[in-house]
Amino acid sequence: MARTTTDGRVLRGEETRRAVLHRAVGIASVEGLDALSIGRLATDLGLSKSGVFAGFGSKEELQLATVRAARRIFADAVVAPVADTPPGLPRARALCEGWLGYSRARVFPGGCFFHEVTAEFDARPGAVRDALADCAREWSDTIVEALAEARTAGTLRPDTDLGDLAFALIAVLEAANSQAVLHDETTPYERAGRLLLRLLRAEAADPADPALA
Amino acid sequence: MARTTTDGRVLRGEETRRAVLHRAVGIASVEGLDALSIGRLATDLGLSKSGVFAGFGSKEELQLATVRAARRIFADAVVAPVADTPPGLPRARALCEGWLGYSRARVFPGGCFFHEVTAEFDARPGAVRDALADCAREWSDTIVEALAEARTAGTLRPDTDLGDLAFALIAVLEAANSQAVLHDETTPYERAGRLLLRLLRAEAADPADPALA
DNA sequence: GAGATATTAGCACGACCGTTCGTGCAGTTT
DNA sequence: AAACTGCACGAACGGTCGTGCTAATATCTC
Repeated sequence: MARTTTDGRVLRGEETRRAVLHRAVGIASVEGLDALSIGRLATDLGLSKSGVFAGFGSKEELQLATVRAARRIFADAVVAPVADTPPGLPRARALCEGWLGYSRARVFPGGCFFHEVTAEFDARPGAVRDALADCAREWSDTIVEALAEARTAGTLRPDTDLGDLAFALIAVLEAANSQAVLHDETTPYERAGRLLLRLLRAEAADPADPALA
Repeated sequence: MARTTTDGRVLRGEETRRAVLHRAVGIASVEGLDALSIGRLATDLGLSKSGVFAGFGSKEELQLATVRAARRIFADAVVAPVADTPPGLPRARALCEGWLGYSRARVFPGGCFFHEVTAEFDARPGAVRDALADCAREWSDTIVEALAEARTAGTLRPDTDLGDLAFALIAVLEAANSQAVLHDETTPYERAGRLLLRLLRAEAADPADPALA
């Protein structure tokens, strides 16, 4: 009946699983999920290949676990911090700027994990793609939700197309990450910051809304 | 003196090289440049592994040749057609909408070749990344150039930041491709079409410019 | 024709891949 | 103390990878 007796064995197992996944998200954010090899993870972490394998059961399960781990890291880095920010426009803005900070800080060494990995799998049917599509929808919904709160609060114009606006915001974020990583420069982040505010102001009920100062 | 004597031997070689690259860009646009394997290309095309290998000399050279081939295809599909369109705002718009058509038509089976492959290599130093960075700059410059013509022609506001505007346009294009491929739907293209016009109108000297009808 | 040249094939190599198996060891239960 | 459970190990499996060789086969030059 859900005994939470700290079994030292399974505890140790979870520990190595965590270590493997930590390394895995790092590798995948730079080289992709295909570049994840069980042998490489094993030698990198001083484990045996079969030990790593046993912890996941298959390569695909390792990839899926890596996606889940990345999703957790992303949620902690970007979504969770805005809980303090008031709902509506301020929260929407905080989400976007938090995302830029997340990319800028290289929470994942290769920039946004999902940018790398989604591009890799978006045209390949399978469980990995489905999981990534869910993550993308989840993030998009988070933005739309904040925008919806802003609209019902009257800080966004009532005729605003929330889907279009969220799409535009996400487009700017992803482009900033992509170009910043590719050309190894920070100007894209500055462009993105300006454009973000511009897009929000264009849809704000009051263009001089202090939330968009 | 650049004799173009049609040597049947080298001609035949170029032919198979073309066939290999045609297949290669298709594979790479779906699964990435890392998924290009010489043996796979050989069996797919009914050639010998060493035959394919000999035509390129190394895996990296095959990857670079694949990028060059994709660049050519992209230029033919997107850039070349706008030669008929008058410079300035009409051409900028035509470039963007041509790009959307290129993604929509799946000129590359996995959507935009460069989206897939750039995400794969943007955090990995090397010749492939450099080549891709050049392609990205080239495309960005193409847009900026069209916008610059528009500004000097007076159809864009003189204080328009061309870099920011080009960045926003490209962001919308890439996001449309990315989401359309990932979720297998076409609404992103419609969103992108609307947003494109909106971004251009916001910077147009005359918001009712017939070029943005 | 002969001979030079360029493209392709055949074959072998060492390395790494994901996966399976049998085994040993540490912790839990009885 | 004995029986059981779960993690990690080392060795080995069949495959595929990129990359070298050497031959065979077209095509061009003379």
